Amino acid sequence: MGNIEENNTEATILEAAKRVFLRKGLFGARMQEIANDAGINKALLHYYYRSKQKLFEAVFKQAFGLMAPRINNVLNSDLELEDKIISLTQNYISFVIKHPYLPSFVIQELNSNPDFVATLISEDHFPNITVFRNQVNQLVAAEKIKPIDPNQLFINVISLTIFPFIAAPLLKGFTRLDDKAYKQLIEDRKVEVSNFIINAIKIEK
Amino acid sequence: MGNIEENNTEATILEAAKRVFLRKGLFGARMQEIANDAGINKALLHYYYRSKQKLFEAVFKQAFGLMAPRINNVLNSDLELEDKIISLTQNYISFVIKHPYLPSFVIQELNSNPDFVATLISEDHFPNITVFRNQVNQLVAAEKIKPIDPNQLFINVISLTIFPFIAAPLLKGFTRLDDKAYKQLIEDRKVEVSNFIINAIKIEK
DNA sequence: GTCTATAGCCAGATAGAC
DNA sequence: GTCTATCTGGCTATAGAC
Repeated sequence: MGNIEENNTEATILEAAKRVFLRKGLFGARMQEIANDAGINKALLHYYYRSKQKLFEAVFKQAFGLMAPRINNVLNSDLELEDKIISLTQNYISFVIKHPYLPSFVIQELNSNPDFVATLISEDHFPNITVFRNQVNQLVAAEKIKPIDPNQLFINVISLTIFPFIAAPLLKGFTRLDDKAYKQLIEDRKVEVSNFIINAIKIEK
Repeated sequence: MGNIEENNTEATILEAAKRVFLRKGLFGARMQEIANDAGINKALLHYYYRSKQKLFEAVFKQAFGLMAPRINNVLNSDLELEDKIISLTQNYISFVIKHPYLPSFVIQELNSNPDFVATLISEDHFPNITVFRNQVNQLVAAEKIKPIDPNQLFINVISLTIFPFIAAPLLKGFTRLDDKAYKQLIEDRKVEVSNFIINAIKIEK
């Protein structure tokens, strides 16, 4: 017990494929590399997943399934707006620290295949911002927060949360921070980002 | 006059390569497609640029050269912080509207080749945030703006500016906006983003 | 289910005529 | 400088033994 080693080839392949596809993308990845990483034979990849494309789709689906519901749950919770923003940013940054390649993988793939978004929308757990939108509009109408378009606010939240992971090498260059210092900066963003957003919209008494 | 048609094969190739690489990436792009797009023979690509890799590097260098100095000039101007933020966001969003594929191209490439950033830093026009950093620190010390780490503020500015372009398909999905409405939302960000940032840091009287 | 060996294809690169 | 034709290597995918 304790060492629940999944001795399932199919799952082993998927894990290896995730590691390789996330770093190299669909075209950059090599089936041989995935096989090596999984410690199994290349032919088995096709035995279980038929083609590279299908294997990739399995990886993408799982990756997206990890990211999206996490946003959706918070968006539709009954938290007040301020707590919702704190929860979104803190939880999401913590999550992405553990899976740093996920966002750019998902975003890259959607860029080269934009029509796929339509398929995703129709599935469960695809983030729905209706509740969030109403919440923001009500607070604006009641003059509890500064006027802002809910879509813009939502995009700001997501941008501030995710972009520092996607553009890490570039931002490390701009700030001249080494890996360790940048990691600390990201860590700090767990609280910095929500503070920043709340400062931007709250009305001072 | 007026129709300065560059009848230069080398430049024609670079333009075509830019169009294809920006949309497909290094591995997704096909030399044949670039040749077709340029209206010339595939062998000529190799005649002028030796290899796909070298052609790609030429494209990347030009793309990065378009983006980076634009940030750097504003960062090192003698504008006050507030105007600097307005200038950065407005000008940059306007610029990227005209070149929507540039940011994700540059960022994707740097992700798959992070060590390349070191080379870029040593070149001219690579953004240097020293002036910006001092400016922020002084204003914080003088209690003219709320306390914030200059690196965090800089990253916030860049995130809010660039991310909506990189993640356009995803964000269109989240907000359920069609192309036209999303375009308008981006247009609005020319003023929305700087307002948001300035609200976040300014001290109310 | 797992392996070895290989088919088949496609894309980058080059040779050589003009 | 520009073209056609072709080579070469590498990669996905499969056939077939165990």
